[in-house]
Amino acid sequence: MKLQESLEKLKSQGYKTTAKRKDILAYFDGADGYRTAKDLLQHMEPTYKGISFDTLYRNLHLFDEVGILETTELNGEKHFRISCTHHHHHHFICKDCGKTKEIDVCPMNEVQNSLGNYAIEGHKFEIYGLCPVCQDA
Amino acid sequence: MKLQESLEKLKSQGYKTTAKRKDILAYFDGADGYRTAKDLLQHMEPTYKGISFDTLYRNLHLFDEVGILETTELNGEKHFRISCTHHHHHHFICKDCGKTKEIDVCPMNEVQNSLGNYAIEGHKFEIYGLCPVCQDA
DNA sequence: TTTACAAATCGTAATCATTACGATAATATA
DNA sequence: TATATTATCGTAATGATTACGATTTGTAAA
Repeated sequence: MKLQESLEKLKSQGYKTTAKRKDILAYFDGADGYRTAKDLLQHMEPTYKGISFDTLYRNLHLFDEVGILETTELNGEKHFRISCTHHHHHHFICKDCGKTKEIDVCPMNEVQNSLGNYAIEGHKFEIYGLCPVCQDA
Repeated sequence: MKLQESLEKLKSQGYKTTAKRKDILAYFDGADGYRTAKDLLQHMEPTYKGISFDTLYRNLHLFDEVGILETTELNGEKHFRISCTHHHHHHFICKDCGKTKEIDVCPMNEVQNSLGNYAIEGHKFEIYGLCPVCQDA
């Protein structure tokens, strides 16, 4: 999802467009991977001195609900990234830099059979490791 | 892994067998699913008044290292279950009762190709929902 | 453009899970 | 049974996340 698209999505649902929100979304738009609330704070601090965690978390969760961001949990910390809207897929996640790579394999089709009377509500398939860049470093 | 087996594993690596450890392992042996540290505390409290979180977490992590328990993170809380030793597989996890069901599908074989120069260190494939019992309740 | 109201933010404190520490107790083995 | 090692207790610290009243800001209608 692109920056402009997500701003419109916000507006269309009655949420206000503030400078902070634009910057938050621009940050994730340029990140191409998972980032934590702390990462975001460090990015915002210089521009907005004294910005509070409340503001960041409130917006992160709002964006998550609206579908602009998606989240996962790594090492006890929530991580956020721009939502992938085009088609269903999963991610390789670099544990050093948080960058992600799309994985188009999804095992859910094969699984349905073996879970006849179970109510499936969601699934998670993630691969962890080091991306080529971080292997060299 | 069965209770007896895990006790022997502990002993063989030089760790002591205490009454608390036996009870912790018996608890997970009978659970057949994921449980949190808090669940465990509630189970232990009546028998061992004043048992501390330090003791529980220390043991949980010890068991994890030794390979008696395996862990996953759900809703910001670590969850533990008896380790499955027979063969590689994944789990359906009931979000109400924590019970698990084995899923023998693993997508990693198909994935290797598309991640040529990525260093894969681990993966997670979990399915969430309600088990038949919890659907009725 | 101004007004008015809902939404957003600040500053800070509370909460929750988890980890850490010094002192004491329990276990296993020679 | 003695002794060294490991486990536990009681409690406090940490780190991520959430909550709250007061204040500010953005938006859409007048």
